[in-house]
Order: sequence, then C-alpha cells, then structure tokens
Amino acid sequence: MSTAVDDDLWSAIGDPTRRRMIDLLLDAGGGTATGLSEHLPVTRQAVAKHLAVLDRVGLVHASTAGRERRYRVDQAQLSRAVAQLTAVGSVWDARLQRIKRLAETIQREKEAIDRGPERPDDNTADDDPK
Amino acid sequence: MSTAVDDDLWSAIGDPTRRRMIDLLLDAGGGTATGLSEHLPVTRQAVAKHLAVLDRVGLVHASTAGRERRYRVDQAQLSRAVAQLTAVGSVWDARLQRIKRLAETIQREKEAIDRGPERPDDNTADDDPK
DNA sequence: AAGAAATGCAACAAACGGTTGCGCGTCCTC
DNA sequence: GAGGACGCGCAACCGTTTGTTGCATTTCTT
Repeated sequence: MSTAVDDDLWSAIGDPTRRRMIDLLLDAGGGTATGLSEHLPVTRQAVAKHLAVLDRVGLVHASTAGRERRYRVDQAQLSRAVAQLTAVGSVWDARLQRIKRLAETIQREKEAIDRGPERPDDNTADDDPK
Repeated sequence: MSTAVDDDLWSAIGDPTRRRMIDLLLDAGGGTATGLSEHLPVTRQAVAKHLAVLDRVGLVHASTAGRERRYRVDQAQLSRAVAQLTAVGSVWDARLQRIKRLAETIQREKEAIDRGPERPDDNTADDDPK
C-alpha cells in the first residue's frame, strides 16, 4: 500500500525542523535559507541541508535571483503529503475503532456472565404465557 | 503549538519501519520482536530497537510471558498520534486552500485586464443599446 | 540432560542532523 | 570602480540513530 516515494515524503515531513520550515514558507509565500534560519533554532547551513532534502522529494522548488536563492512550496506535492497523513491516520483510526468495539462486546459478555452465569436463553419457554 | 512530547511522537511514527510495525501489531493484536522481524526487511535486533523506541514514547507496552516478550499497541497514545497527524494535515490544507483562492483571484483579475486593459465599469454606457 | 527457540547485550558501520570554518559570487556604497 | 557587506555553497568534523553480526542467557520441549 505504501511505495518508496511515499516513504520519502513521509520521512521528509517527519523531521520537526522541516515541518516548521514548511509552515514558515507557507506563511511568507517563500523564503531563503538565511531568512528561515532567523526563525529557527538551527544554523543557516542546517536549514540549507533541510531545503535540499525537501527539494529532492519535490516539496519545494528553488529559483535563483541575484545572490539570493528563494524557495517556494510545491502545492501539489504538499497536497500529496497531506493526503498521505490523513490516509494513514484514518487507517489506524479504523483499526482502533474495531478494537474498541471488540473490547466493548467482550465487556458486555463478561458483565452478562457476572449477572447470571448459568442462566440460559430468555425466551425458551416464552410461548403460551398464561 | 507543538510540544517536545509531540515531536517525540512524530519522530516515532516518522520512521517507515516503525509505521509498518504498528500496522502489524494492530493487525495481529500484538506480537514479539522475532515474529515481527519475519514480516519486515530488517533483523530481529533492529526490530527490538524500534520496539524500545515505541515503548519509550508510550505507543506500545510490553509484557513478558515465559521466554517471550509480547508487545501491544497503546490505543490511547496511538489516538493521540493520529490526532497530531490530522491536525498538521488540516493546518496545511487550510493554508493551501487560502493560497489557491488567492491565485484564482489574481488569475481572474489578470484575465479581466487581458480582455480590456483600459475599459472602466461595465454599465457606464449601457442605456440605448440600439 | 540436551538441544531448540527467544531474548538481551556489545561492538561495529553507515547515514543523518547539526556545527564551524572558508572561499566565491553579487550587491551596495563611497 | 574598489572595498566591504551579504548570501550562498563546500568540506571537515561530531554525536545520535539505524542497521548489522556475534555471543551469552533464559526458557521451553523432548
């Protein structure tokens, strides 16, 4: 169900610093390594490496202008990533729900036994009540 | 908005191997390091380390039974993680939507200019069409 | 009691995220 | 237009993570 490309996307957005970088880029509509590093607790070089990673998986694109290298978020690719997140989330959610229902069923059965361990079915002698 | 604990949760589920392990554990309702490693492309020891990571952030719990050490998913904590995923996803989605609307607005304005760069309002000379 | 099965521990290699230091192009200003 | 300031890329290095292999230990089975 998950491809290698998807794994790359995941590990790209798995890093907290990279997630914050994407936030910043979305907020400002783009930015440079130096600019981003001023809002992050890491050096410009570390930011540059992260940008290279994000670029490699297509989550951002760069454009050189003079001595500046400006990065913008690729909306389509980020959409893909978001779809991945919600997909995995809903799969796990579904499994959790199933487990939860199962547990409740077992609990009900247990309580039933606790109430009357040997009592058979209710309606075995239900016909002709009078 | 994101705490250190949340970052730990994220990086725990950020690893593709660990995600597949959670999948397997959910499917089978629990499992051991040796058992999981048979369904994964890594050795038993690597799986054991991953299980230790997942245990440290509370996503799984272990119980020793004889020579076996069986791990189960902590439903509440996984729910937390899923909530995280969907939260980040919806934030990014919202930003993407905003950008998309903005782009469409600009596009409409551009097209309007292309149709008639200097034309003022539509209904200035609308009376007496003949 | 002996062997198979499961785990844990230790040493090691490679990749990752981070730092510092340096050199090179581009812009601004005097 | 010469010189400094600014932004960037490259290389070396360090600590942690992720993976391996090898071995000792515990527990089950026969």
